[in-house]
Amino acid sequence: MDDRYSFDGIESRWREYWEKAGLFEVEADPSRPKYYLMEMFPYPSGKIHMGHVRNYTIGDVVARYKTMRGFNVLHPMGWDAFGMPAENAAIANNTHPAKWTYDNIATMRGQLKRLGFSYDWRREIATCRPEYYRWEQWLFLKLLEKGAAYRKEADVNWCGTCATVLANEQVEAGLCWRCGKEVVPKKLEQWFLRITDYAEDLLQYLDKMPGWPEKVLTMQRNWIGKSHGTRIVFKVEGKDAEIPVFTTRPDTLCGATFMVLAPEHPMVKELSQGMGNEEAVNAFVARVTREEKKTRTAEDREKEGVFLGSWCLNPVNGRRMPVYTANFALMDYGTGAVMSVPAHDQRDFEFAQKYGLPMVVVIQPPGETLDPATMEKAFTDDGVLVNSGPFDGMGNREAMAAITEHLAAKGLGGATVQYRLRDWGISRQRYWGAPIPVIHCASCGIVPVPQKDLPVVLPEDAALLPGGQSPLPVLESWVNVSCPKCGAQARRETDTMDTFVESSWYFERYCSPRCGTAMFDKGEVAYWMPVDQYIGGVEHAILHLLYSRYYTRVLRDEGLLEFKEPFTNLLTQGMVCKEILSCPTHGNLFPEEAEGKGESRTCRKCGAPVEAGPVRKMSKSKKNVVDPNDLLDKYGADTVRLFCLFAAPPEMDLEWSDQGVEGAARFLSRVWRMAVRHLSEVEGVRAWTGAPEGMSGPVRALYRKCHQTIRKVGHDIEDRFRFNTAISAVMKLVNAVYAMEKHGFPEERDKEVLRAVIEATVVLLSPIVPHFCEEIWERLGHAPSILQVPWPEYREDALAADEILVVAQVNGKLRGKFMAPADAGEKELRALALADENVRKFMEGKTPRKVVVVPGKLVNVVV
RNA sequence: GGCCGGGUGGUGAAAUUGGCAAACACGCUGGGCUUAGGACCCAGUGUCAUCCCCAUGACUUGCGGGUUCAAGUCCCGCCCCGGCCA
Repeated sequence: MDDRYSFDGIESRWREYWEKAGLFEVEADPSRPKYYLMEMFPYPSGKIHMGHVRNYTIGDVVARYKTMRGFNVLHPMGWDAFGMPAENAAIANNTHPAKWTYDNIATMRGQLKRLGFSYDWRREIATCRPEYYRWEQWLFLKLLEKGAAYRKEADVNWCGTCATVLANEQVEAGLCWRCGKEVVPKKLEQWFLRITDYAEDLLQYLDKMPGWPEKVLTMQRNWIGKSHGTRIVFKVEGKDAEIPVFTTRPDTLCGATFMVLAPEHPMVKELSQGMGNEEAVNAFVARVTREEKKTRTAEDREKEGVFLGSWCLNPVNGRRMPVYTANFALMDYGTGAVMSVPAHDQRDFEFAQKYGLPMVVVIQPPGETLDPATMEKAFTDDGVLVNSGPFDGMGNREAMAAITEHLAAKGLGGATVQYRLRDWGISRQRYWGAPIPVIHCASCGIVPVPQKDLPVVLPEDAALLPGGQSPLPVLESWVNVSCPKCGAQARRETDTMDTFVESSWYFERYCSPRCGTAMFDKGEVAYWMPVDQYIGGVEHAILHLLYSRYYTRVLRDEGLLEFKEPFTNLLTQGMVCKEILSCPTHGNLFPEEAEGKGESRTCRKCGAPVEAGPVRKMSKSKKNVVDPNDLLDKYGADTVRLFCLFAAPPEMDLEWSDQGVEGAARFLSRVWRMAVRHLSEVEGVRAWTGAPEGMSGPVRALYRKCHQTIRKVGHDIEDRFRFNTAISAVMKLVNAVYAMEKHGFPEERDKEVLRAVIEATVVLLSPIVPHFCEEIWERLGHAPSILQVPWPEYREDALAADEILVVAQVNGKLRGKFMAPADAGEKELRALALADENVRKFMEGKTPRKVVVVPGKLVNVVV
């Protein structure tokens, strides 16, 4: 038999076997414990990239491991198949988004199969299929009926030159990605889902999700952004109008000297009209609203504003406050109006300085007296109230409550809670998405498409428009319909849904992927859901995961399922990175554009020395990608899987190393040789699974190591997802067998132990390198599949050793090591340590002041 | 600015509970096998110092303090990198 493992033939053979045997096909079975393992499904962008390989390898190991542990494991795969790249590619390559998408799916499915992942392919879904999105439309109509889906005006990115709406990703530094012209906000009627109704519940449950990384929970908490504050109503002078504000600092109310409205605030017009400064206000609003929010509110951004000409009144002291509009106020924070307290807020301070507005100190820090004339920045810490009439002398924390109560009593506000979370805008003015199932009728208004007419099928034959805008509004045959209510000529909604809608319920669809009568079968979902382990990139920590949590609540309220949280445990894996090669004149280089090796590489184009740059996430533009296909051709699936798991723990970034891959291949060869070399020796021998009896010293030690490895690998996979250390433990076991070569395995019991070690190695590695292990398992004389072998248990008695190594320290420094009986007591260990030659030397004849004994580990002598 | 991660050899990384820092691997060096080796097997490999060798010692987990018999691990302050929120 070949000395070196050759994956050719072997891998494809086992894949065919698995497929034929239907090994990964599962059905709900209430008599067995279920385990639902899912990885984030990919966008079918063309080819699988290393990030996918890593993500899905991690998942596959867990799926196979859990199967061997006796669980009924659901492990599905599908395609997040709607989205803009399909449109871009279609325009660029003159194809059609549907064809492009389905072609990509075929390619990528082939790649995933080649990697040997244990998916139940019968459950594959593609979200762009009408059978899928028709249920999304169904739910949308339910939400519309309840008022949980609604329409309102909101900004979109508008490119005037291309006359089209742009997605956020199509706006690059405020410019259109196609024509490079300026992008401006434009108001459009759009569809929203009332996720804010669930803000509190979504927040509360974050405390009850121990299976999620703290990092993700924090990000979601921040995103929901609950803040307690006070609503304060300011009356406008001389008008029957009020300006409500939200503030987290009601204690500073008496220091409010002016008011600032966001440029988008509806009252800007009203309060400036005919007040003398109207033109300047209009010009300012027009200019500022065109800017991106981020740049507008950046800390170092110059604060700018214009006086509207109106005044409002401070509800406590009656002070006349000029009303401004300014760039740093945002319409989507609070009420869009800010009571400005320049002495105690840095932005207000800067604004007041610039426009010469008055400043009143209302909070004095203890032991200091602030003077507005000499302050260099706002004072934002705690202190005692001054200049605040009845509240003077109060601590500011106390004053927050007092002032809030005072306002509530006068009917001018009160305590309130504010969330940063906004309703979910799901309208996309794009073509390649799920149509929103409503019809616009001139006389009936917005009319839902009747359920019997679902799905509203996206016309897959629509010709794309060169500018990139959606062809739907001009596709007359599709857009023109008769109103379901009155029968008059009407038009279809041409917005499609955000693709996050599809990904918010696909995990439920997997449970009954072909269900034709509902979104999913209730019984199937009740058995399989929630997902026990979800694995994916941390870049989805907020949106996808939050929307999925929201959607699950919606489905629960519809009575379709009975839980709130879809994902019990979440693992967020790190990125796959590689160093960037660059040439001073030719920029980033592909590895094949560099000549030579190591430090002395030169650019093939100009001969300049190549700089090995920083290690960054693999991306085409940085030319530091590795194509999984090339790796599969050269090394096979198992080596690639092994390397991905060995190079770093899952949640950490993985740095790609060609030499590391070689190392992984070498290890498999080493295991292969270990197995085949001893094949005849262990033929017909039964693996020893009993107590460690009748073994010579080295064999006894090998048997111990075998059981240590079983314990470690199980623990590392089960409790920590630490595949790198699990693999390292198996490597040690294999090394131990090689170290036994001189000793050999002459006795019958030796052979039984050897067989036990070889079998353990193969079984323990089988979730990681399944093709390889199936092959050896069969050659050992077992019937396939190794997936059906129960995960091994370790024996306590095999782990026990007679003697253990104990460390001796003097004053905390390592001075000696000695062997001691495993059950040696404190006294015995102490005596052994004090007898150690080197220990005595470092004691320098002194008597120990104290001796610390940690049984089974160490003795520390303090002198 | 606030919060959350992270900083360990030439490299990727280990280190259950505070108990031998650097497991395992890559790379490198030497040896074996060999017509040959970029295959394979064995050995060595944190830094510095002393030393012919065997060795021995000192130092070492971003920096500075602290707690402890004992700190990569716990506490305080600081620097740097990444993320999220302002």
